[in-house]
Amino acid sequence: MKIMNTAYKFLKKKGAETMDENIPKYLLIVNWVKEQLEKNNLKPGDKLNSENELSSMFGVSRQTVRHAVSMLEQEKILDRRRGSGTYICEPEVRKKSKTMNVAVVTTYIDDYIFPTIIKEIERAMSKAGYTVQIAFTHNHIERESAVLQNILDRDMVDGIIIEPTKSGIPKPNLELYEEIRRRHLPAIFINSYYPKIRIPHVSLDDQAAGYEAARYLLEAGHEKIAGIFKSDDIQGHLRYSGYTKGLLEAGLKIHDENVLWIDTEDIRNMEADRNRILRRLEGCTACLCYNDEVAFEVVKICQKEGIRVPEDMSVIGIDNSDLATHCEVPLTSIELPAQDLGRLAAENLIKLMEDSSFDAGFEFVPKIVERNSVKKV
Amino acid sequence: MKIMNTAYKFLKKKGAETMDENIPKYLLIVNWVKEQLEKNNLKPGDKLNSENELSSMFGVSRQTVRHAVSMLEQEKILDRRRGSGTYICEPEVRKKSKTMNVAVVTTYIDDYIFPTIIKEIERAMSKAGYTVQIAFTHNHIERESAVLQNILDRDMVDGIIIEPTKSGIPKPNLELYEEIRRRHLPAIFINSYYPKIRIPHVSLDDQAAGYEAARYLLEAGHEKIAGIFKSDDIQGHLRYSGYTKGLLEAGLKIHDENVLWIDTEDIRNMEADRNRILRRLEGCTACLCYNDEVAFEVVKICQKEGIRVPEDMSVIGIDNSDLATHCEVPLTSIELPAQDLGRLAAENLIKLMEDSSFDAGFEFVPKIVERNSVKKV
DNA sequence: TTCCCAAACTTGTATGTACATCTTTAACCC
DNA sequence: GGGTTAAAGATGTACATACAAGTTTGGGAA
Repeated sequence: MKIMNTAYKFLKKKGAETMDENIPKYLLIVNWVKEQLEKNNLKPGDKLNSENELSSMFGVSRQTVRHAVSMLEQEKILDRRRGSGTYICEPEVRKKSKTMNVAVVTTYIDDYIFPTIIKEIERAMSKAGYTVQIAFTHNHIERESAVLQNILDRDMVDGIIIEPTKSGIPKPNLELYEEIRRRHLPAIFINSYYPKIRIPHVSLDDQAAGYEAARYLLEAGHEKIAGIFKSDDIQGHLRYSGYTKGLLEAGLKIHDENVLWIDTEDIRNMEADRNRILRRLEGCTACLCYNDEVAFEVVKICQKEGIRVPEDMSVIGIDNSDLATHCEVPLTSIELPAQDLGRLAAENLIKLMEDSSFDAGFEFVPKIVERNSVKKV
Repeated sequence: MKIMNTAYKFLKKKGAETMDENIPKYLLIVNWVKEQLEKNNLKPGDKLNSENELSSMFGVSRQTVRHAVSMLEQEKILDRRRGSGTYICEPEVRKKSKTMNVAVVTTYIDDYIFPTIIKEIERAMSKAGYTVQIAFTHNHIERESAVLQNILDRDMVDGIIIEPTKSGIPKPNLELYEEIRRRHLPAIFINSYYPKIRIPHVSLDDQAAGYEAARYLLEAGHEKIAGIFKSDDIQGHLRYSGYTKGLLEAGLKIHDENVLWIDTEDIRNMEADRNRILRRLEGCTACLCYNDEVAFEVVKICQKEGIRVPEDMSVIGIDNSDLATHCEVPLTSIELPAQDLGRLAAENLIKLMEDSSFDAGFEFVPKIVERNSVKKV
């Protein structure tokens, strides 16, 4: 049976948690210091007891204390200053001394507005001395989990800009977002966001965008307005809610048979869904599309069917992307200021990293961009 | 005067470089081990002399040896195994324990083929467990310098994929590329490259691309073929050289008045240069364009001028980007397989990082994609 | 030959001492 | 009050010793 010596007695008195008598004395001291830090008995900048004091406190030799302290110094928890004393490192030095690296996680990159957003983020970040690390989820939940887990595991970034994947449907991995918050890792959502999670977002005011698009069609004299929305992200829900708000305000009813919900997979091959789409457009004079990509496809489908745009069918998109100008019938659209969005997301994240109390949230007010895809009746 | 003790004598005998008698003994041992490593007297996996041996070799106490060895252990140079001995770490563990991070430096991101390239790089890299850090030069030499300098300074990546900026004009900062080579930092050029610098490249065979485009026009019966090329990157030079090769082989002469050289800035606003462009096209029935972006603009300018494409003027592009299909007159073009290029660049860099002797270079054979912008006479 | 075990050797933990070197502080002088 | 200086006290280097605990190895038993 081992004799319980002074060091153990001391720890017992102080109420140490781990009382395995087989762990070496120097580790006991290491753990003791870490405990004091957690309990806030020691704060950054504080001076630790001198080696001789610790040595007599714990009833161990000064060499053993030195062993412990040198371990803690390696972990950047303590800072030894010759002649002066041993101090607790400042947290920014202690934690990870800032990597000056931020992660950007988006669903896509080759989709129309993403290159611009990413370009602006990179521009603003590199201007401020940060490097940008990217990852794409391809709008797959498992990918997003893997990417976020990887970022959290590696712990190499000072902040994150995330475009949530499939924000419109219930997700099993909200847990990871919570973990980001728990770690106080500065983060900003772009485009989508989760109302339940307290992470600020920079995005278009999507409800207002849907509303403005509806108002524009209504003011152009349309009354039978179809809508095509994306079901698996929250922008789709919000834009739909703006669409209904506009119609209801104008005293019109919402006809479910004129509303089509599609998801990420559907958008990839809308041509295949042409009959389903045409059915929903039946009897309508206008169609409010989730975005320009959808509008672009709707125009193509209509034209192949002999439905002229805008003479027989008015089409409006949202996002005001290049596609809107490249389309054979230039598309009237709602502007999503991708440049400003990227820049603001980056700038706000930078502020957030410097001052965690900064309110980094922002929503852009939608503006209509008129082109030739809507007929005024 | 200090007495020269055994440790110093030992080092003198062994021909140590630094003989400052004021540096502590444990540091002498640290330096000695590092020297042995540089001189290849010690190789990864080798067993170091035991602590007692070193202690008597240097004439110091075992504690002092332990101090030195523990420093080297911290630096991940040595690996202590209790009961067995102390060993030299394997290089991959020793060097920097791999950051599993690669840098991708391109000129643009929002230009047509870049999103695809970057997407594929990210896809392949993340599949292999790497994270991707991006930076854009906007085709500005100073930006490129700053970006590369930053990457080298931070030393946080295992490899680099670079699209050289303005590869067609003499550059002051080739020095940085040399530095990359000197550090044995795995790197791959994409799109452009410098023949003088021994860094492998993955790109289209641009000379062959120019040649194929010229052959296609020649076989379609054209003889007066104008050319518009980019002067500030090497692809422009190579594509031009393929163009001349094709014409000369067909027994035609190169008419300088039908060749237009433009640069990055010109491409931004080609509309402003319309008269200059139209002058070069005068008397020609076809125009070989540096890329689809240029071809797209040429088609627009021609149409505004009442020159029909392809009836009055055949136009051929290179890259086979989305623009080629979005153009009002779908463009015949030469395929640059952006997906394969990104994937191959990533995969080859991964191999290169694992085996520095791997030949990572690759050039794609150009293939023609026929659409409606060339008339067969 | 194969297996087991103890001896020999290795690193790990711990103590004690001594002196060097740097910083802080307080007493001192002007 | 301000500058100087020496003492006190902190960490840094270095030595010697002892025992603990894990690995390797070779000799002896089966």
